[in-house]
Amino acid sequence: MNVSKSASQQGYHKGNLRDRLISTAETLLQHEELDALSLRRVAREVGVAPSAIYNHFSNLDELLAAVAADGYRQLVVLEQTAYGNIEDSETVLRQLIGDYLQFAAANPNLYRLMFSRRVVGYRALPEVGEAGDTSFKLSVEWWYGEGSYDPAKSAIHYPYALAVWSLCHGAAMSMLDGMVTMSEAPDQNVDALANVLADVLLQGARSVFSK
Amino acid sequence: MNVSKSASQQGYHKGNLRDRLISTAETLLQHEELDALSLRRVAREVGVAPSAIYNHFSNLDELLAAVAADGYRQLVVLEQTAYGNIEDSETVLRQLIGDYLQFAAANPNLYRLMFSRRVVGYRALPEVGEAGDTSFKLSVEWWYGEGSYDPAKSAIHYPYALAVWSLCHGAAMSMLDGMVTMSEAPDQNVDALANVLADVLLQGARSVFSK
DNA sequence: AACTCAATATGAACAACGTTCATATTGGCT
DNA sequence: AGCCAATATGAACGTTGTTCATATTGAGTT
Repeated sequence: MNVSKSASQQGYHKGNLRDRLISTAETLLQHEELDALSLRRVAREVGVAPSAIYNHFSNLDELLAAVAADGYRQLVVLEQTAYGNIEDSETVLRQLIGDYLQFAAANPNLYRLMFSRRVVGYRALPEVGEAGDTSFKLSVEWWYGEGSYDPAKSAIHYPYALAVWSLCHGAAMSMLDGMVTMSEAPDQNVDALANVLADVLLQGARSVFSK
Repeated sequence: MNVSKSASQQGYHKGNLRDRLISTAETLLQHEELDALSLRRVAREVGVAPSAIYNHFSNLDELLAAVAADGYRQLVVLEQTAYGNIEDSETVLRQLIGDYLQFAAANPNLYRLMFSRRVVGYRALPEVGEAGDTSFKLSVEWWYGEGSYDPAKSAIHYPYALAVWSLCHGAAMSMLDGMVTMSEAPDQNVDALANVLADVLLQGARSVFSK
């Protein structure tokens, strides 16, 4: 086993196809709807035969899951950066929710893929499904623990984390599908929405709005 | 224009195809995944040529939207029944959330269709998209107004209603996709989840769980 | 009671899709 | 230099949504 061995394991004929498939699929999602992301479309874009994909993924679902997993990783980075700022927990929560919504707004089709049944429901890859929700739950639990994440308290914090994620996900979906009326200045509106959600979580819905 | 005219407008050769298409599609959703609900599959089930559908719907999306609209109506009935009970607003909210989650749990594939991008995003039918979210928002606003629904306050209550719906929708999705660990007795678990969500909304997340 | 015509159903066709398989090509290792 | 596993190809199959020309139906008019 010399050094070149690991390189040969990733050996290929026309560039590292697996990575190129994932990245081009991700690029396509930036400009086209999720429906347009077909196996043949990706193959065409990369300049390879459709059947070549099956040397690296057993399925289209597996390719999509890999793309989604990449999105999960980006989300985890956002979260880690958010609570990397040592401030009061309220500020952290607001930034957490804000970053989450901004990510969804900036990558609508990737976000839809990440939480589509195709990826989440079938759990083709072990990292998918688990990673998708646990990443956010962990960060929330971390915040709730005021900086000290205690796995033992996980069961206690679980429903709270679920509520936080549900609120964010539902709002993100409403946003992406145009249910929320976003007048002008989308970034500003996203932040405003995030703060409303944080208010509800912090103080309860009832006290947030004047009776 | 005599009486039989309206009957002749709904005239058909092999039964009222439009209604039969919608109902069979809805029946199929009770036993099969959303992917399995293809245009040809519905046509096959009804016993009609695929192209016959285009005499009643211009699209597959339009047929799916009609099915979803039927789901919306069921949801509205649930909501109206919930706040038809004149009790304290907290009880109404708990029942509202509980019924919502129970509906999603009882009709997972129909629920997924109702809030799929295919139906919500494209808004093929006017009743779809609008009706889907406004129905729930209205009932929530009604509850918030303590029985007297005031359209003028709609703008004020809007973000609150959005938060409520987001919470329910996100939790429903987590539930359907197996993110929430449902041990045994699903009905009981759904109610427990609904109460947690209501707690969060009523008191704020922070005070709900012991620090 | 026969006729008419719009409404409705049919069947064949097309392009695009995911997937499979036999075949061809590549490039690192002995 | 040559072998062999890894990788890429192209053709094929079944399925999908959609279109179009054609056929059938049945209610309203004569």
